Amino acid sequence: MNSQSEEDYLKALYHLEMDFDSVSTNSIADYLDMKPSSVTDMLKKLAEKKFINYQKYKGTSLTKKGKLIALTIIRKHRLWETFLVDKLGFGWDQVHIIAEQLEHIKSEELIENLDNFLGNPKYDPHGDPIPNKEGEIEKMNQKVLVELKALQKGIITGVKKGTASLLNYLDKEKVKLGDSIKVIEILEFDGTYIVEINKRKLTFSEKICQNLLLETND
Amino acid sequence: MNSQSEEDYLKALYHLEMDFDSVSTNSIADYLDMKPSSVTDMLKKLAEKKFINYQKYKGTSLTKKGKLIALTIIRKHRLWETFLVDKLGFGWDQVHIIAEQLEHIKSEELIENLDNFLGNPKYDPHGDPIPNKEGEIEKMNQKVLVELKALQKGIITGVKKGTASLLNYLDKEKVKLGDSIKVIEILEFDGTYIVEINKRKLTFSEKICQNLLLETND
DNA sequence: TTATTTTTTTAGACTAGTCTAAAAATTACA
DNA sequence: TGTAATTTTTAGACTAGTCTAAAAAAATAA
Repeated sequence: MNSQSEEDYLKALYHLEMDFDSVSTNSIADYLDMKPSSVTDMLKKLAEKKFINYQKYKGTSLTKKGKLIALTIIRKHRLWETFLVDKLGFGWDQVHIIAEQLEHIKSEELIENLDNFLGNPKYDPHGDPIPNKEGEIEKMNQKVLVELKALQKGIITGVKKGTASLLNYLDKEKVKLGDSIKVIEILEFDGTYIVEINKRKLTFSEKICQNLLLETND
Repeated sequence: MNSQSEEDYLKALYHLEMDFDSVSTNSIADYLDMKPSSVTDMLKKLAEKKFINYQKYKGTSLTKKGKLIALTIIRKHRLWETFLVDKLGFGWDQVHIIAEQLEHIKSEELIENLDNFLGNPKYDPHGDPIPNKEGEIEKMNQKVLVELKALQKGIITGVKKGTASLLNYLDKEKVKLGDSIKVIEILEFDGTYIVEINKRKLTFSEKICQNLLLETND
């Protein structure tokens, strides 16, 4: 059984590997708000357990084993977030801190039952994909709306970081994460998009299109 | 903020105070499966924080402050158990271990939302009363069925420890915790009880009557 | 290429929570 | 009541996870 702290490190490693290719001791320390010396200690421990590939002074990366653990934590995190929003009525921006605690609860059965109770959701309230119990996560073919041409389709999965207000706007327009979107027309003049969501035509400014994240199937 | 360990001790103290009047170091150690020396250490710490009244070599007891914390942990424990059984379909006998973890999640809002989501239940799946958010718990006027005389009434709240099979039997007979029960007749010959539950007459052996817990209103 | 800066690791210390072994206090009983 | 048994506490050690300060390695730049 892994400690909460170990799980936090593995999860951090996973997220950092997404964004940057090699993961440095300092970047982990920044991410987790710890001192680099503490990180070094933990890296040794995780390497011992074969969760990471680690060589002094070189960066580090998750092994298959480590990645699987990271993904099961992320699965738990995202399922709990979904529960908090869908069932308990929390706002999508309030759930992260609570899910950080819930993700460490140890019970496979709990998570499988929760998954079923929620209707086996594919995306969490922020639009991030939920790994399945084998630790497989949809390789997001993530695009921004502005990359689509007329008549192309996608599924709305989220908004870029730091554009919380866009999510609020979508809420008001009754646009939900997971909704399909189809580009009807792009105005050449100012880049405005006319799109169809739930059989309703909507008009999105270029700025919105630059921040609205989609999943496509190409 | 109190540590998980502190919370476990306070909860143990609460339960032990229910059953026995004075709580000894050894009894806590037994209950928590720890060594008495570890308990002494923690008692000092809890006394420091004014959660317990503690004097070397004398027993210990919860202060008002300590009792309130114990009751909020118990509230969380019982609400989570209710969630696990009612919503996730766990059996009543599977949920304790999981709730032991969930009860330490720190978020008042989470618990209030959960309480509402569950419909503000008064009893958990084992029939134990759930404290309210002020830490008030129903003073159970707990009786065993065998204490009732003909025509007296009560509410079924649980079974005695170690009689899990009785709960299974009740399940099969479609008798649920929270159901009202009325004694129709007691056979002098062998102490068999004829009772009415949900407008159905049932016959309970003396052994059943000795293990079925009720709440009455006298 | 050498010197300087930055990054990473090591060494040693601290805290919380546990343990074992021994000492001290209390309780039981002959 | 005095001795033996039991209970409780103390003293000291250990682990996990963190920290600070200093040393070592790697990267950068003059």
